[in-house]
Amino acid sequence: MNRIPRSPSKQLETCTHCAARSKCLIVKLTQENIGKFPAPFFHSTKLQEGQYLFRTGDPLSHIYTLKLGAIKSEMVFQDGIRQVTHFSLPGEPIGLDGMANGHHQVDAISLVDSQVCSISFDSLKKVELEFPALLDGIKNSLGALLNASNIHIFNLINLTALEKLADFLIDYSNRLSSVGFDRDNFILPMNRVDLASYLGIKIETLSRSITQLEKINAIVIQNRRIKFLSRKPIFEIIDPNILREKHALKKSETTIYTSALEKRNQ
Amino acid sequence: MNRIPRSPSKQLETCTHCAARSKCLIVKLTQENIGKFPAPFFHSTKLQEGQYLFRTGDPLSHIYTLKLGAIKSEMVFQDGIRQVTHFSLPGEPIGLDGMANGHHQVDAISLVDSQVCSISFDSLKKVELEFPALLDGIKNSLGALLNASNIHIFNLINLTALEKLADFLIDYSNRLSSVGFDRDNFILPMNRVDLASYLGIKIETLSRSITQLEKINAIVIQNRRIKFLSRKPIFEIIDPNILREKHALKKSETTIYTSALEKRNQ
DNA sequence: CGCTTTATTGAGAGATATCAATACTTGTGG
DNA sequence: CCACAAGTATTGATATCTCTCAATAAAGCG
Repeated sequence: MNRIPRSPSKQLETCTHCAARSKCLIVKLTQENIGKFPAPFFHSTKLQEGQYLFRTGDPLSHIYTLKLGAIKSEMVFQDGIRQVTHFSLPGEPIGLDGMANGHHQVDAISLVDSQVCSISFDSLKKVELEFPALLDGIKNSLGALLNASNIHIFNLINLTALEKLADFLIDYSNRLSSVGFDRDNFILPMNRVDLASYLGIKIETLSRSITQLEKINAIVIQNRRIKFLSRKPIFEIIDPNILREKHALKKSETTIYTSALEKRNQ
Repeated sequence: MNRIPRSPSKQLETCTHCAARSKCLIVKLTQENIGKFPAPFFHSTKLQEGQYLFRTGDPLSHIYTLKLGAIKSEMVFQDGIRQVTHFSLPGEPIGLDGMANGHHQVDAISLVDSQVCSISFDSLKKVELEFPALLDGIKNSLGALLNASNIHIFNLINLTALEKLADFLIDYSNRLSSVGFDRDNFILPMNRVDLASYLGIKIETLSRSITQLEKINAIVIQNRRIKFLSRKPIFEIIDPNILREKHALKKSETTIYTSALEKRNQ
């Protein structure tokens, strides 16, 4: 990893003009404070497609914000089974999985040529008490990741393959547009294996779900390029009201099972 | 919620003798520092079975450590579908899901009569800069929850119903014994509906899996009481080597699919 | 003890996985 | 620039697991 030291003013300029700033850890810092950081504080790093940002077990040396590109996080087990747990897009923090014990718990691998902004964990430790807004940024990001994980758990359990794909595409498209990209026409950075792993389905099932979305004229997909033709049929697939009908029996069942306690304490 | 103000010395005594201390947020604080906290800092609260500690959308007013009992966290969706995402045991932090945006993202409901230790978020804000060890505790806990979530995701995707149950029982038993309870004979705090929700299976499937574990003489279960007869057959169910054989094809497939990139960058 | 709630068991349906064949893509060397 | 091979993606037929529906049994509570 090549580190490019920057002077404070350069630092300020870099951050001010960074497209990812609105979602970066430093979002709550004033411009003035950003300028105050010691010179070699943020490092900009380029990653080639397929390159590792860090590996499972590596000590937590930096935390990162993705500036450009896409990075997958995957857990690796002793027997080589891998599980994709997250896809990061520009503006999103990477490396916070190391917070628990100082060692990374996942592999972070660049899916395309990417650019990350890295903050040395040591320097962070030194200045975090001086700039509480930085700390808030970290805590918020950790909390957001945790909540995203919980949503993912819900989707894995409660959605069908088609619903998972529909939900993923809408979510992905929204995240893209929130950092200024076209939400109706984009190229997925990951292959089918990674996407299927993330969605908890097999690649063949993913393929069939993609074909289904094409048949209802929701999207056109050629390889990794996605074009939305109409969001309406997709929203119908993931519409909570329709999902509820599907789960109607389950819901009443749950209600019966828990009604006693709820009545008692409400 | 009734709050019991305590004098500093009382506070110190309480924490020193707390069984959950080794896993509490204050674990890294010296005894001396614990004694320094302003008087009404930690509050001890009792929760009846079925009582809510907080609800989705509530502002993050406190963060908690469970002292005694068990609490479930579940996401609630507009249509009433609920998804259990976590079971907390003594010593474990609760409420950190509110860190992302200051509002809780889950319901926290006591499964049995419980006792929690609560720290007002405002007081925390006031003293966290003075006691950085507290901050570390929060960051570590958030990180640990995130990692636990990822493991859960892996299990949901890759394990069968029987494997999920076996894994859950071993994990639960280990967590119990780490806070001093009998690991071979205990009462589950949750009903079948909650456990099935957490494991991502239906209650009928859970029931059948329980019966299977009984048939191989691994456990005896009557309602919520679990007795381990032998861990060996359970460990065989979740043995990574055996799991790998099961996933052998998948693994080689994945290897083929990603080998190009990995070779290129290693 | 009887009623309500919760848990188990059985039979059949449904969704996804698996196995197998085929098609498409990409990069390389002639 | 084409041809070929390796890698990646799609499609089809069948197997497997879990879900669903339905009935029964056990537990909790007044």
